[in-house]
Parts: sequence; C-alpha cells; structure tokens
Amino acid sequence: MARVDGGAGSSRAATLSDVARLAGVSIATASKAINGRDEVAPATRKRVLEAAEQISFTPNQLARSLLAGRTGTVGLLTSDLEGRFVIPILMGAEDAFGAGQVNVFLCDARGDAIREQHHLKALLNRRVDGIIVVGRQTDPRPSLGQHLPVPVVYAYAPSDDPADLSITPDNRAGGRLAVEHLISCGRSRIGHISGDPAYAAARDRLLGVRDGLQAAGLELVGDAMFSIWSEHWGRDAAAMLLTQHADVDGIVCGSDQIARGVLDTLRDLGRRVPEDVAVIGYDNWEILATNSRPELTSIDANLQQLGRVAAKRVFTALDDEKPSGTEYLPVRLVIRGSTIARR
Amino acid sequence: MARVDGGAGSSRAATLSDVARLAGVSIATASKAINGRDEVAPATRKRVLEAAEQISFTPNQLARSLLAGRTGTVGLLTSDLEGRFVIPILMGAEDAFGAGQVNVFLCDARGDAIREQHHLKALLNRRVDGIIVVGRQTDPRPSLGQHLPVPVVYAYAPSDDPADLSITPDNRAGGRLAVEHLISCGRSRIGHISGDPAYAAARDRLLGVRDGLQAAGLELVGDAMFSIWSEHWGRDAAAMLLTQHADVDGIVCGSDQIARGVLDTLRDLGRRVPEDVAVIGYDNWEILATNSRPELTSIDANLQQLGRVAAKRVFTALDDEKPSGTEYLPVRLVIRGSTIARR
DNA sequence: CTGTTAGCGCTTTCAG
DNA sequence: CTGAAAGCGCTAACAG
Repeated sequence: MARVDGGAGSSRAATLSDVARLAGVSIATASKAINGRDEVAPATRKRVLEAAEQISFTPNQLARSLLAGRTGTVGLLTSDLEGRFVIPILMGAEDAFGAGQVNVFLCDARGDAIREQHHLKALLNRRVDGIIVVGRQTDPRPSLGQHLPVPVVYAYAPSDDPADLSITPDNRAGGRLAVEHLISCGRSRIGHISGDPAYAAARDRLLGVRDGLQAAGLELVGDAMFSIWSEHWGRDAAAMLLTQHADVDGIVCGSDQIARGVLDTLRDLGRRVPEDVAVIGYDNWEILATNSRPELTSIDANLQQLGRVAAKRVFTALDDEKPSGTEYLPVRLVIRGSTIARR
Repeated sequence: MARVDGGAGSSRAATLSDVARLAGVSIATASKAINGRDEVAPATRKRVLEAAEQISFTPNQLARSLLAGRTGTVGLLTSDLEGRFVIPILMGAEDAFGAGQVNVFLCDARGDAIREQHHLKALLNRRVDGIIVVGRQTDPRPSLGQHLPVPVVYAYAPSDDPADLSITPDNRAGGRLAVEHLISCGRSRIGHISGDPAYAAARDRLLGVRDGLQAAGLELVGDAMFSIWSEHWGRDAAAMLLTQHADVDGIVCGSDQIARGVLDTLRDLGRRVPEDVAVIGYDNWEILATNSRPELTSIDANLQQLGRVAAKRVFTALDDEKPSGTEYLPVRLVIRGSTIARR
C-alpha cells in the first residue's frame, strides 16, 4: 500500500539519526549540539544545526519524556460545561508554566463521576506531571483520593478532603468588598438578592455582606433573598424587595445575572441607577456586566490568577513537600456605572 | 537526596517488568496478557492481571506511542479567548473520538501569530495525530501551511487556502432560516440589525436574509444596519429603525446580544414582543437567550456537531486521502417566546 | 503457549 | 571534543 504523502516531501518525520547522518557525526554528538550543551566544537554544532534545519528536524518529545520521566504536560479535569471558569484558569496555567514549556490536556467530565474516572486514568496513562481539577461551584467536591502518583490541585471548587490542596476565591471577602463599596458610595439601606442557597458561594457571600454591614453598624434591609441564579429571579426579587422596602438605596447581588434582572426592574419602576439605588453584581462576567444599562459594577474572582497559582502549586508540589488545605484568593472590585454615575 | 513520597506507597510508577516479575512471567507475556491478546493461557492471564492490579500498574502511553507512531492526542489551537466556540467544539471532538481514546491539548494563542507558531511547534513536537484550528470569527484566517506532517482541520474560522479543509457554519442558510421563520409567523415588514460589517458572519447572514425575503417576494424594511456586536448598538439601532419605519413587525438580529438590546428598546417604546414585533437572535447563546423578556428565538450553529465533524475529518485524513475545501454545516432554529407567544 | 530479541527516538554516562 | 553503548517502557516478530 502506497503511503499517501502530505506533499511535504519526507514521508516520515526526521529523526536525530537522520540529522547525525547528514551532518556526519554520531547521534550522541548531534543530540548535544541540538540541546546546546557546551561539550561540542562550534564548527560541529553549526554543521548539526544546519542539517537539522535542512530536514526540518523536530525532537520527538515522547522519546525525551520517556527518558526524562517528566512530560511537561498537565491535565485540566473539569466539569465546567460553559467554560466560563475553566478558560481563564487554563490561560493562567499556560502563563505560569511559561510559554510553550508545558501543554495542557483539557478533559470535560460533564459532571459525570464515571467519565471523570475515565479521564483521570487516561491522564495518568499519558504521564501528565500534574492535574488541576476545576469545578464550577465553590462547594467542596469529592477528592480524587490521596493515592495518585502526581500532584493534584483543586481550583475554584475545593476538595472535600483537607489533605488535598485547594485554591478557591474568597467569596466571603467578596461579599464584604461589595457592601463596603456601596457604603462608601453613601448607601445605608442595603438589600441582598442572591441565587441558590444550596451553593456555598451564595452563603459565603452573604456572610461577607453581613461582615461589612456589621462593621459599619448597619443591618441588612429585609431578609437576604435566595432562589436561583437567573435574571428572571433578579427581576422578581427586586420587585418584591422594592415593594416591601421602598427606601432601599443599595443592592448587593449574588451574580451578574441577578444584577441584570434587578436593573431591569428598577428601570421598570422608574428608579434611577445609581442615583436612587446602587447595584453591584458578582463574577464580572464581561458580556453581562458591560452591556447593561448602566454598566454593572461587579466583583471579579481573578480566575486567571487562580489558574496561575494552581499551576504554580502543581509545580512546587513536584519538587518540594506537598502543601495542603484550602487557599483563599483575594477578589477584586470592578467599578462601573451601576454604583457611581458617569460624569 | 530522599525522594519525598506522596504517601501512596510505591515511590515510582509500576512498570510492565514489575508486573512480569511479580507474576513470574516474561515481559512479553505480561504485555500480551494485559492487552487481551489471545495467545495467552487463561491461568497465566489471570495471574498477570492480578499482579497488575496489586501494584496498580498502568501502561505508559508514552512508550506505547513511541512504538506505535500514533499518540492518540489531538491539538486544539484556538484564539477564542472567551471559550464560547471552543468549548462545544472540544466536547464534540471528545465525543467523536470516543470516550478516553483520544485526549485533546488545548492551546490558546490569544490572537497572537507568534504564540500560535510556538504552540504549533510544541504540538508537533509532542507528536499529536492531528490539529484542529478554532477561530472566533467565520472570516478566513491564515493557513498554517501545507507542509505539516499531520492533518489539520479548520473549525469555525475557515482557512484562506482552499487546499486546506475547513468546517464552518452556514451563516447564509442561517440568515435565510431566520427570515423564513419570521415570515411563517406572519411577518412581512422585516428589518435587519447586525454587527460589525467587517465580519463575514454579518455579511453572510445578510445575504441569507435577502435570499429569504426575495423568495417570499418581500423586501427589507429600511437598510440593513451595521455597527458593532453589542447590546448598546442593538438598543440604539432599534430606536432608529422604529423611528423611521414604525410599521416594522419583525427584526432579524445579527447576534443574541444585539437582539437583547432590541428587546430593551421595544419594551421602552411600548411595543409588545412578539405580538407587535417579532425578534430573532443569532448564536443561541443560552445565557442571553433564555434570560430575556421574552426569551429569545435564535439560530444555533450546532457547534458541538461542528466539533464532531472536525474531529472525524482529522481521523479520516489520517487514513485516507485528505479532502479539502470548505464544508458548510447546517444551522438550527431554536424557537422561544420572542417570535411565538407562550400560551 | 511462552520467552528471547530487537527497536521506537532520544539522552546520558563513560571511554577514547 | 566525539562516539559507542546502555536504557527509558513497551510491543512485535520469531523461535522454542
């Protein structure tokens, strides 16, 4: 059977021995020349590099990895269907590892434990140097266990086993930051509309909101309102809140989606934002935050930095002792027109 | 230097020779037993498998790949920062390849050609079996060239070289589908508000809209309106359109974002949707389409299927002759409340 | 049925 | 400075 050739010329990728033959040196010398070892005569190196160039030799990483015992690959195991969290984390990881030094296998388990095990096994078979597990909630998730041959770091969703290392955004600090911002904008009648109370994110953010209020000697206006993470709920909840507490002048929302809904209702009711009521969202999901009327102030979880940190931890765990516990990363306030009017 | 052990027990991953020794057979026999070859006595196989289980042996894919010349990995090279297109495509690819058979390296070039070359080289060094290039627009993008040792398929953004194989959604058909749906809803005064005219997507969808109108003997109300892909523009454009053509009863939007803006303005002006004006979006971006008032009918590009097809093409290109040209994939209408009122 | 041998492509001692 | 040889972990002939 004739090998169909891509038209590139060589029917097979060039190997080091091809280079060596062409340069008239041994394989060992070719290897040293190409890897920039200094035990090679300059003239020889030049000859080897030219030969390599000529047949467009690229070193086979598989062979290198097999020998080195390290592959320079990391597995990113996720259940984040939307990619909302996983993409910035992936980018942060790429950054931390340094351009092109490390490549990332992205596996989507789709919330299925079986599939997750499947992917985990595949990653281990491919001898990844480490694994980052990315969840889509900040609720603790089942640990992959302690008996894995490579370091594992849990990002966004922490592991339920304190023996694991987890990196997660500090939602409580975020809630506090949000309310402090409203207070600094001169608000004192502050309500809180959030999402599904089954989420740790919802509960933690509320704790932070209460922290901030208490520190200022304030109390929440009405009860914290929970239901689901949607614009629809944001609209309905805002209507309820405004009916019962017409004097509200600030609303901390549990997500940008909810905040968008809240903005809709405020507009329907003729309340000006931010003059009458200031609104702050959570997540800083650009597509939502920058397109609303007015644009939405929000809390950003610094996911890209989270990815960087997770990646760094994977690497330090390769060398040093493995740290454990949950690390809470600071969040960031992004101010837009929903809390401070444009001039 | 003492090797810090994760606590798992063995300080080194078990190899086939460990298994063979424990089972009291040769390495070759162990290999055959584990790979389910039938030239092994049942008793021997049992012994080997138990030994493997006992020391939790997992075959080293690197070694296998080195020998086989195929790695069972594919590179996904993207510039889709948001992950909006790349994630469904990744999922489709995983599906097509079969669970766990193939793993995907995801590389984000961030729109930088240098970084793209860097990643490309890294992928080739790792001996991926194929590459899928995912763009974030449907405009043709520069080809990676014909001189690559592995098959390359361009997904979403086609290559500018017809010698490459590209898979892209059929935007023209989508525009037509959208307008046909409005017509079938009884609309005849139809306007079009789209995004950046520098995008092929904007132009192609308009062509489709005109196709559909012409087939029904209709003409576009006013000029097609172009600017940018944002809600803000959608709001402004709708206001302009309604001012100049108060009798519009249907609006085809170039994106869901624009459609969201259009809905806002219609509500502000007191027009009922869909009774007075029916609105259809494009992309079926769930977060936008399912949270609007009313929910948004939209055109879905079937990105997951696009990923499946791209993956399949990579594989067939491995064996057979490599096809080329641009393949347009059908799109799908998703009907919600913005064109047909809920009962 | 089982074991021996060779070798995938590369790096690394260690003699010359 | 250069090259021969060993070997990373595995599979594929081929004898036995």
